[in-house]
Amino acid sequence: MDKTEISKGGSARARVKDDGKPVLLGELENYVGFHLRLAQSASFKAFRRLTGESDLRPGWFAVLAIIHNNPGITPMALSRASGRDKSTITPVLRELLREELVRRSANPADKRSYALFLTPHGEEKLAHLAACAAEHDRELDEIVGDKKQELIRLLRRIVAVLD
Amino acid sequence: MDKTEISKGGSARARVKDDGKPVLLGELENYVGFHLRLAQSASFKAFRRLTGESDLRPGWFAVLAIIHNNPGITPMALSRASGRDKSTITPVLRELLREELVRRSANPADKRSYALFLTPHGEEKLAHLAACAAEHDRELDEIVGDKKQELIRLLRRIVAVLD
DNA sequence: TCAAACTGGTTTGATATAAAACTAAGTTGA
DNA sequence: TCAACTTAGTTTTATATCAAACCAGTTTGA
Repeated sequence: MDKTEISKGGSARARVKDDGKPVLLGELENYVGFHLRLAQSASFKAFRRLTGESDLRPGWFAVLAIIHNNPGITPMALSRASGRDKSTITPVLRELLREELVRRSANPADKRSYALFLTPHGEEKLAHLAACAAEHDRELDEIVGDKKQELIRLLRRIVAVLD
Repeated sequence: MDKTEISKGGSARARVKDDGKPVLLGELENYVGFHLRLAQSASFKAFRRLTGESDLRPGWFAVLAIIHNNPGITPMALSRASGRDKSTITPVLRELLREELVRRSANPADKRSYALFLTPHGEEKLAHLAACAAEHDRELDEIVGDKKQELIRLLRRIVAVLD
């Protein structure tokens, strides 16, 4: 640490916040965006705890599930549906193709693009991830209780309006 | 031109999903975690649209606001309060110190740690960011309407239980 | 019909993040 | 008292992500 930058504040009333003490969040307390980030991060970490053991990355789940539900989908449509930039999808697909969880077939009608499908191996992996996701969602269900549909409705509206 | 109905010649009925067509999300549709990620991402992008013009990074806002509300807070407590790993806080603080938005003073009682404060310049920047945040939150308010407190309550519970 | 505009996908560059290893300082208990 | 443990902060390493630049193929309109 560069101690020279630390001012010797004789300020006797400089109170160092410590562990157990509640930290004041001020306006932050009422900002939806702030709590959205915290909740997303907590949910993501919890999901990773469930899948972390196997060779399955959390980012794969949405991609595999969407391809499963939309055989023949293109990378662009997949990018939009999964809410990730197209340039983020490229390396994910490269890995999924390399692991032979996904296959692609040329689209003669548009040579720039191609159609995506799960391989049988991919369907298996998806089944495993879906089990983790279901487990994870059960945890979330218990937390949000009967407000789940309302919560999802609100989140969906946020996406629809802001995105 | 509606290309979506174009299915490739001969081969099976591989259907290429395209633009306007709804993509089937299947189980994903009812997963809180999935919608949390989409909403967080949309909210973050919207916030960045508001701050992007100036030299203010979105990640700074929570940090500056928390220091403002808790003068003398330590990096560790800040890390916990802002929901980011301590190793993520280090470079943020380095930058804020470099820009002289934040100053730190040694804590004689524990030489490992130090106390953080906003400089007058930091208070100014925070005011600007707070204006963006308030603007952003107004957008969110309109979207969630009178369900805001309920939404925040649910998000907070997700964090409390899962984190 | 063909040049210009557009679109799907990849590459590159920048930022944000966490986890683990590490250093230095503080705490504890026999 | 001092060795073992714990904690605060930094560094290193690995991902995830987006945006912009780019390329190749497609569509448009004069």
